[in-house]
This record gives sequence, C-alpha cells and structure tokens, in this order.
Amino acid sequence: MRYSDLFTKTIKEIPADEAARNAQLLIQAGFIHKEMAGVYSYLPLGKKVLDNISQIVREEMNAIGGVEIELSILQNKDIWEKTDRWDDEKVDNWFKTKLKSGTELGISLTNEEQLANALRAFVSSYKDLPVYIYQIQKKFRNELRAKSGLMRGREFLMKDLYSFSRNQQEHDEFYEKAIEAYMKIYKRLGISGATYRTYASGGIFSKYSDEFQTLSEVGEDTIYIDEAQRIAINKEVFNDEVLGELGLSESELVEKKAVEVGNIFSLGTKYADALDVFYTDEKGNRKSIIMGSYGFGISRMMGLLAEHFADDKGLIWPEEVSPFEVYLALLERDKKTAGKAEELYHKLQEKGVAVLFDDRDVRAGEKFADADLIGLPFRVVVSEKSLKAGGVEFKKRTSKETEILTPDELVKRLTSS
RNA sequence: CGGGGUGUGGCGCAGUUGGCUAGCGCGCGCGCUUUGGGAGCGCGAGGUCGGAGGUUCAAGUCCUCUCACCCCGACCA
Repeated sequence: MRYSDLFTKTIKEIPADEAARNAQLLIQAGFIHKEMAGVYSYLPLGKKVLDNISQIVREEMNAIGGVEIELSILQNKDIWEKTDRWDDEKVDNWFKTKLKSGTELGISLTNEEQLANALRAFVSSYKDLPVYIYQIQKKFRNELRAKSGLMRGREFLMKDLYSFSRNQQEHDEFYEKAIEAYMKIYKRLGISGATYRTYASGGIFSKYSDEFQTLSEVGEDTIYIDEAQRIAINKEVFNDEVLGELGLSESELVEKKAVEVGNIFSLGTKYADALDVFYTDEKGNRKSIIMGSYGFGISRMMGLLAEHFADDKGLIWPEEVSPFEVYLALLERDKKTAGKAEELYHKLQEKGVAVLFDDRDVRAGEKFADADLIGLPFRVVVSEKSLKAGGVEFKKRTSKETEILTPDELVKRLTSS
C-alpha cells in the first residue's frame, strides 16, 4: 500500500485526553480514532493489526476443532431471562434498546444463552456432539468507567468460543486443549514469556477459571507468580487453602500487575439446563450438555502489544501482527531514484511481502520519524545515497545498524525464514 | 456511582483583579530557499471560547444548571 493512500496522518503531539500509553501511541501513529470514552474506530493500519491478531486466534481455534460463525448482536430478552441474566440487578453492564413496538432488546455482551438456545435446532443426539463454536465479533459492555485506552472499552473486539460436550471427561480434555491453543497464540504474538496461566475465580460453575495474564504496569489485575512452574494465581482467590490445593508455596510467589488477555470457564450444565438443551445418548437417555466458554480480547490485545512493544520513538510490532512487514521509504523523488523504488515496491509485492510504500513528498526526517512511530519490523530506504552504495538500505526497527543490500538480496532476506 | 481535574481553530496550549477587532506553536494552502532524523523565511485560510440560562454598560474570564473527556476509587457475571 502507498502511504499516500492512507487517509490517516501521524501527529507529533500526544493527545491530551489519553493518559494510557497504548492509546497515545496508537492515536499518534494513526491506527485508531477516538469516538468517545471507551469507544474507538480502527483506521487502515489499526484494522490490519486487528485482522492479523484475529487470524492467529482463528488458526489456533480451527486447529482444535473450532468452527467459526457469526451470531447476531441484537439479543432476545426472553432467552436471557431463562438464565436470570437479563435483569440489571443481576448483570449491570448491559446495553439495552427497544423496538418501535416497545419490545426490549439487548446488545450482545457475551453469547452463552444465545448460542445454547440456537443449538436446540441442530443438536439432539450424542452423534451431534461435541461441537466447538466460535466467533470474532464486537462486544458491548456498559462499563461504569472506561479506561486505559483499548484495555477497557465499552465496545471491543473479542473471540468467544463455546464448547458443548457430552460428559465431563470430554469437556475436560477439550478444556486442556484450549489452554494449549491459547499458549500457542501468546507465543505467536511474542508475549509468551510475560504471559501466565492464572488461577482465578470460577464463578458459580467451577472452583477455578483459567485466566491468561500478561505482565504489564497498566494491568488492572494483581497476580502472584510461581516462576518455576510458570503459573500464577489471581489475588481475588489468593488464600492459604487455595495455595495448598494448587501446591504453591507463598514464599515462591512474586506479586505482579497484569492484564487479563484470555479467560476460559467451565460452565457445567447450567445454561443447557436452563434453556432446555439436551441430547439423547446411546442408550436413549436424555442428558445435559456440558458447556465451556473461552474468551480472548482481540482489541485489548492490540492495546497490550502497543504498550508492551514500544520505545520512545514509537510502536514496535511483532512480525505476525504488524500491519505491513516493510516500510519502504523513497527519499529523493527524482526520476531515477523514484523509478528504482517503484520497481522494488512492485517486486516485493509480487513476492508476497506486505509493503507500506512511503512515496510522499516529504523530507527524509519525517519519513524516518514516521517509520519509527508506526513500528513496522523493517525499514528499507531507497535514495541517491543508497543507490550509490550499491542498493537499498535495510534496517530493523529494533536495531540501530543499517546495511546496504541489493534488491535481490533484500527480497531473499524478506522471504526466507 | 463517590472524589479530583479539564473543556478556547484539525492537534497541543496561553489568555492577569471581567475591558478594545481572542493570541501562540504544530498542522494546512501559496511562494522562495532548503533536502538523510519531524527545515527556514514570507504571505494566507481557519475559532465566538463544550452547551443553556443568568449577572453586568461590558463575559473566554463571574454565577447557576447541564454535557463531555481524563485520573483515583468502587464495579467488572
């Protein structure tokens, strides 16, 4: 893509109404636009990042048998009343609206009820199970106080998977597979070293739920880490009894701030029972379906990555997430240099390298500053100077060193590994 | 929801105890010069001061109400 086709602009000054580093950087670099508190629009670069994170999550969910769907956002009140999760006294962060007729509707904040209910149309036998269904979709939560940029919004992108199993063992096996899949995702995102499987409150369904917490100063959660075992425990369930059960010793634990980047729950049969979702087993018996839910905040992850991988010059995207792989900067716009840059731009695209081609008529310093701020993994400069030196200048975002490569060497470098 | 803070061109800000046609920087447009780390000079466009009401000869400056945004706390199934 050509920089001149992005309609966004980077800005020099830090937005005054954002204190969160992730929002400051993403706004400065033109990835997002703030609409109101806790509500952001995603601009071309930001949209690509969301898509890239989504794709990683999608691949790992598919790998464990997930099937992608897209549920409606408008919610039928009747279904939620069956599980007693409609009343504002019970669930206080609903957004609700009304039909012209006066009928109340909910705006999706999670989807257990809806999907369990829909399942009645398709699942009735043990032969139909298990199923693992997920979607990547906006969620809306009427938070009393939005904060920390993308970390806690009122509208956010989330992957939510729901598992429907025939018995506890089948559920437990999938649950463990889901944990492994989550770990793979964090690895691909480049944050596995800072991310811990964390025991947290399981709510009313099971003793614990599993959270995935990434260490960060902006985190809202406090966790206690056992570094040797690579597990952690959320402060909300921290007590001697729990420590004993998990085989953790208080002396080994270190207190840290962290961001919840995933949370998976065993839900038992509550939803299925309340909504009358059963299956018939091999012997003709009516059985309850066991559910689990597996959340992953895509937009929150974008905020976390922005915060986690950044320096004083700007963002530093992990390769799999970066909106483009290469920032190609043309310095002088004379015919010869521009021609070489155009040639390289097309060549890289042919080879499948995602390039952001800065063809604007601005000074070198501005291009370098933008390249750093936007934070693509690699920067390539085509200039009189580089051509004289025998090619193009190549630099990693994380390195100070540059090297001169021929166009062929560059292509090779970017297409290997 | 409790406490604290802030709303002035697209962005960041300044506007003394109310007083003349509301300023500055960035950005934007034009011209000349410049050209490898967000250039320099000149000219120019752009705001009615979050909104409503009030006090006053006079309100961006004072009062009342209201909306929005940020931070801390509470909340987060």
